Amino acid sequence: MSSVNAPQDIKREKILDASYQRFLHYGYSKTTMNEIAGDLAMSKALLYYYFPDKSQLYVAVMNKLATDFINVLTEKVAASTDLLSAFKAQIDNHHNFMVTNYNFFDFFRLNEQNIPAEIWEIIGTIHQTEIELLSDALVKDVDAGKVTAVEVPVDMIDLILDALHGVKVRAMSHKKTGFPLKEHLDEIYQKRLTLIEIFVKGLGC
Amino acid sequence: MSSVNAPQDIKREKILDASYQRFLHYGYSKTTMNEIAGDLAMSKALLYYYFPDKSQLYVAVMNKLATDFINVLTEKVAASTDLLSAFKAQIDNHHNFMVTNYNFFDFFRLNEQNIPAEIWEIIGTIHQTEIELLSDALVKDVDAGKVTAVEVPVDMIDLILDALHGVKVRAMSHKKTGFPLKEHLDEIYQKRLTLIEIFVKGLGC
DNA sequence: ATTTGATAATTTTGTTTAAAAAGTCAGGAA
DNA sequence: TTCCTGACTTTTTAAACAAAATTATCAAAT
Repeated sequence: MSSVNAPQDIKREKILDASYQRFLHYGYSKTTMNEIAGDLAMSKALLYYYFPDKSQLYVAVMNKLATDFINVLTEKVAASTDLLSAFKAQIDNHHNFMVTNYNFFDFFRLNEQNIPAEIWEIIGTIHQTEIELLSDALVKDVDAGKVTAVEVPVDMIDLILDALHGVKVRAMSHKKTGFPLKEHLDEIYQKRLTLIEIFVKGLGC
Repeated sequence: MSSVNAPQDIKREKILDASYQRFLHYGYSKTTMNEIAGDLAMSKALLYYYFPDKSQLYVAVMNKLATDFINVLTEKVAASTDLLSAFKAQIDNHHNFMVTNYNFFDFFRLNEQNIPAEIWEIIGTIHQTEIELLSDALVKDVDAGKVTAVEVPVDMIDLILDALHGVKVRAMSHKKTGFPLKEHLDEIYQKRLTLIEIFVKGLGC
């Protein structure tokens, strides 16, 4: 196998880093390929040597973020002793991720519809991972007799994540997209923590 | 006070009925004032005698729907014996309302942003009513010793409604607006019923 | 107080055009 | 052969304008 430290991979990483900074600061549509190339003191054409097009470059950056996200989440959930703390770790991790990378997701606000399939795959993978980690934690608690048996743990976790994800802020400024505003993230975070406690309690014996 | 059966009110009602049919069948943007007037065999100008503009006509129709909605909900919740059945009545009523009037809400899908303030007021009133009815049911269950005491019942209900409202369908067709697709309404309905059972159980002693 | 035909004002839709950005390619350098 | 670029072409975006559709108004009639 080729080393991950091969020169072309190094350069690829540099491109991803520079792109991430631009996307994070200015958003997808306000970032041009010329600017990214300029930041790296290379020609725009070279970007197209490494990536087929702009959207795939964005996808690659997102993939990197997702990998980090999943790694940190796995680590945190593994360190959890019970279902409740596993959920709290998930909520915490998600909140952290959103706050840190908020502007990066301009892409979603502006495009809204017709997001490339690759993006949905990444989101699907993240979601799948969350379900696996949390349903493991659920099964453990069931086995330990902490919560009542659940027919299909995976479905149960899916449902709860769905409910948690749906928590929004009842704001007067109902303008704009369904994407939460940055100033609401903390409130949503708190609400989710409150909710999950009730939820897990509801699962208890 | 003037009778609700005064001739001008009768005509007003006829206009509202005809408008509702048009809006329900074709949606807001595909309904013209000429068509509504045509249905009623009256001049378009007369519509403007009764309503200041098209959006206020839509609001008036919606107001009528909302009044019905609230009345039925109040009735159903009053007939409930405990918190769980009260919630089920709410979920049921909401689902019914959405299925029946689905196309009427094209307005929301198309306008998406900048919905007139009056609409938000109506939605706010509905939500307020739901909170009042359900928090009453909650307090009753607390008093009956069925569930543990809650600090601020109204906030608790608000939070739960928020979570229930957030339930969506994890579909491949992530296209289009955040407004649920008609073919997903039943699935959402079932999920909410499952969720609320866990929730109320979580509140229990 | 109600109603309308005629008309005014606004919004939507479509077209054109210029600029900006995305994307391509033949060929040079390592 | 892999990496890289300048110059080029194609596509997208934005502004300006006109035509058509629709909303909204109003003087006059009932």
